[in-house]
Amino acid sequence: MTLQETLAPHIKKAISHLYKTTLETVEFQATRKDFDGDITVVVFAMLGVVKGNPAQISEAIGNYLVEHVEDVIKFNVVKGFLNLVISDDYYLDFFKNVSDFSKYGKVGNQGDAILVEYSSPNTNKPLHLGHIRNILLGYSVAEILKASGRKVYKTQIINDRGIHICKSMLAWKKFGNGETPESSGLKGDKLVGNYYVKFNKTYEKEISKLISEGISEEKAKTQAPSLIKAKEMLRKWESGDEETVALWKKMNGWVYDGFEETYKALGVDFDSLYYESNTYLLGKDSIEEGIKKGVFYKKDDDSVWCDLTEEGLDEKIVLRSDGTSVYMTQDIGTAIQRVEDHPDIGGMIYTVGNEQDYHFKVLFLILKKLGYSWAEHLYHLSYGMVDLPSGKMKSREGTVVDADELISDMSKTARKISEELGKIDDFSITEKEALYHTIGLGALKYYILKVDPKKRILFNPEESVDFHGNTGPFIQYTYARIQSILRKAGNFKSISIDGLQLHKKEKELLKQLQLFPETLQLAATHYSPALIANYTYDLVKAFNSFYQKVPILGTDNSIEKNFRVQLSHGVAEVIKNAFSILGINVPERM
RNA sequence: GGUCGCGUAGCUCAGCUGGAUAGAGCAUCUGCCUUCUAAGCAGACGGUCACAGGUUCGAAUCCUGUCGCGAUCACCA
Repeated sequence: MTLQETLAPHIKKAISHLYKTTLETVEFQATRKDFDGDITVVVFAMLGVVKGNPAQISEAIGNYLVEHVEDVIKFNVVKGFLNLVISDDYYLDFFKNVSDFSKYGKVGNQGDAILVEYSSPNTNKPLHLGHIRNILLGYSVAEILKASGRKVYKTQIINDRGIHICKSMLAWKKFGNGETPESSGLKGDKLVGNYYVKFNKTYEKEISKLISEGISEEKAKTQAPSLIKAKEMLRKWESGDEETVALWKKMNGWVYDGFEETYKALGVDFDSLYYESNTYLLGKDSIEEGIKKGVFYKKDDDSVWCDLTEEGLDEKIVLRSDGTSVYMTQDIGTAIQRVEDHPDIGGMIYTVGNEQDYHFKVLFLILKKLGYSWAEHLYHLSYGMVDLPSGKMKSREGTVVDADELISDMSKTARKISEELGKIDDFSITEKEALYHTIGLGALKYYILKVDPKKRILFNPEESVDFHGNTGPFIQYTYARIQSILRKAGNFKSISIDGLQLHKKEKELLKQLQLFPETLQLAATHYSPALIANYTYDLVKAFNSFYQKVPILGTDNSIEKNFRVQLSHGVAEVIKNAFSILGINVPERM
């Protein structure tokens, strides 16, 4: 139970006792540093119910609380703010009652299961920085939901089909000479991506040649021979041509192996996979059904539409005049399929960039109109683009930041800084490599997750990743330092801490520690890893300040020493816990 | 043009349901390592919360409008 929950009934009682009226809610806030107190009651907010001078009302409530509530030992009033000073025993009791900080704040299973989709790459090129934001966000939100008691299925839909794949295939056939990941030593996704680039080079040459022959740019783009060949290949694939399908399988296989390596390096995983090649024909039945229900209507040319003008949106096409699917059709079908595959889910989260905000608004609306109960619990986890100092990332201009390269660059930076500090010279080479990876990845993940998803990120590969201040490595470092304290402290055991006098810094730290469960719940309702990240940083700040001011080991009083060691241990456990929710590992030493 | 999102210190970002003198980090400057890891701590400097109105005891936060940046408005995915 939080302090607020403990105090609220007493304050309500005070109001009914003193003013014979009922107060619905009590508003609290943390007491500002400059004032004496631990928690503040905003009496201004009560003025609607309780008439009178806010300072006098505060005074009256304060007196009542000191008299009736054991944990409130004194108070002071500033205008309509009632600052309460809480007893040390309250905080000591809180600390005593948490038996295991490694589980602190986590909630057991409750509520419907939920499906979280993230990553969802195309199979014609490697993953880049944009995917990294997507993957980290999706994974972390899934972990937040798990920690808050939901069963979670992590999934992705792999866009393994379409003209873009055929482009890579075509270029490989033409220029490849049978090159494979083994023969070239390239990662599969990189290899396939190279051929995609080769295709585009050829294609562009053809376009400029056609233009020089006097053909308009628009026409040239559709008439270029290699594009015609790619389209031809797509038709062959759709009709199940053996040779084409075999090549498609082979090249996609290379790509999956490559992706798997990147996912592994990032430390993320999936519970199930969907392939567009299996789902792209889904959804047509739903269109038929929707027409019967009157959700959709047919135009004269046989195309099918959904009228959303009443909802303030446009008319949206859901089936082409030739009867083939559009993006929306597939997404309707896939959503329904997923619920059939996972009967216990009550909702779904789609991690997709904000350029698709409109699409998902429409999709969710249509699913509601079709009458699915779960359609009420769909959420588009939308995020902004990742920009570079040089501008937008464009694959054509080669300005994308490759995921694998970025991860390895982060490790290199970690290595450089660690070597300068020389604190881990006794590590073996493998231990060092593992540590550099942990730190580098921690820096990257934290940097991306601490920012509000809605905002665009300006990512400067050279300077943006810092190992000081509000960063992943700094928090990891604090964890490692606590482990060092614990090693020095040796065995410590739980002993009675009743009546201990708390140092101001200890109290602040305990307050911060106590906030973790509510932060986790808040993060779960807002789908916000940033809340967890910033909370963890505040905790670390509170610890460092405590650590600097209060001797942890340097005291003769064994009760105090034990308490401080235990407190440090609790902080470390919560850091570890919070970071595992963000998908970040913490090292024992660094 | 319509719709949606963003605009907070020189830079990168916090700021939950409206609350006290708007907070961190980086950068710049001052102190602090023979005692638990200085990737640290304590402090200084730095703000018209894009702008203008409105709502009220009280607005960075809610509403309206303006400006700037971005996305989107395909029988593409």
